[in-house]
Amino acid sequence: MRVWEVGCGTSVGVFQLRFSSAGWQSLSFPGNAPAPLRKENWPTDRALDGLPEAWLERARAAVQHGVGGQALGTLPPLDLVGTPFQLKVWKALTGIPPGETRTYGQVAESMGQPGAARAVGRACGANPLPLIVPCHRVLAAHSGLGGFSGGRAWKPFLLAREGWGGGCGLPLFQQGDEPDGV
DNA sequence: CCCACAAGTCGCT
DNA sequence: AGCGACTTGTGGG
Repeated sequence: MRVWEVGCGTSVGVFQLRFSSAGWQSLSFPGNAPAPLRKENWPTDRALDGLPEAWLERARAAVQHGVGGQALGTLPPLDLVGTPFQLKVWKALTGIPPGETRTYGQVAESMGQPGAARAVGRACGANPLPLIVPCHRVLAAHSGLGGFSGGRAWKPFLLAREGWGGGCGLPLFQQGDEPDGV
C-alpha cells in the first residue's frame, strides 16, 4: 500500500497530510504556534504521482476552510485506522455541528456507554485527523477544555473561528488573535 | 492475565 | 480551585 506525505499551507502555518492508496489517513498541525504563511509552504507536486488529484484538492480545501471556521466541503475518502472503539468515537464526533460543543461524558453517553468518558478522551487523543474529525468540539465537563493533539492553544482558536459562543465562561480568542503555544 | 496509564467526572473540603 | 476515588479502553509486561 503506497503512502504520500503532502504539505498544506494555510494562513496559520503548514499542515502535513498523509494519504494511503485507500484514502486520507492523518493530519498533523504546524506546531503549537501557527507560523506566518510563506510561498514556499506549498510543496511541489513532484512526488505525488499516483495520488488522485481530487483527493489532494479536496483535502487541502478542507484544511484551509476548517482553519477559517468554514464548512469543510466534500471530503476525500478517509482511511482511518484504529480500534473498533476509537472508530466508534471518531464517527460520533463527526455528528457534532460546527460551533457546537459536547463534553467527553456526553459523547460517551451518546454511544450508549455512559461512564466511558475517560476512554473517549483517550480515543480523541489518538484521533489521526484533528480538525476534520472535530475533536476540538469536545470539552471536559468539570475542568474547562481538555487537551488537543496539536497543542491546546488550537482548541479555543478553532472554536472561536466557528463562531462558538463559549458557553463555559472561558477566555475566547478574537478574530486576528492567534494561539502562541502554552 | 495483571498493571499502569489518560484530552474524565463526581463529591468533598 | 484543589484533592481523591472511581470510571473505561488501551498498551506493555
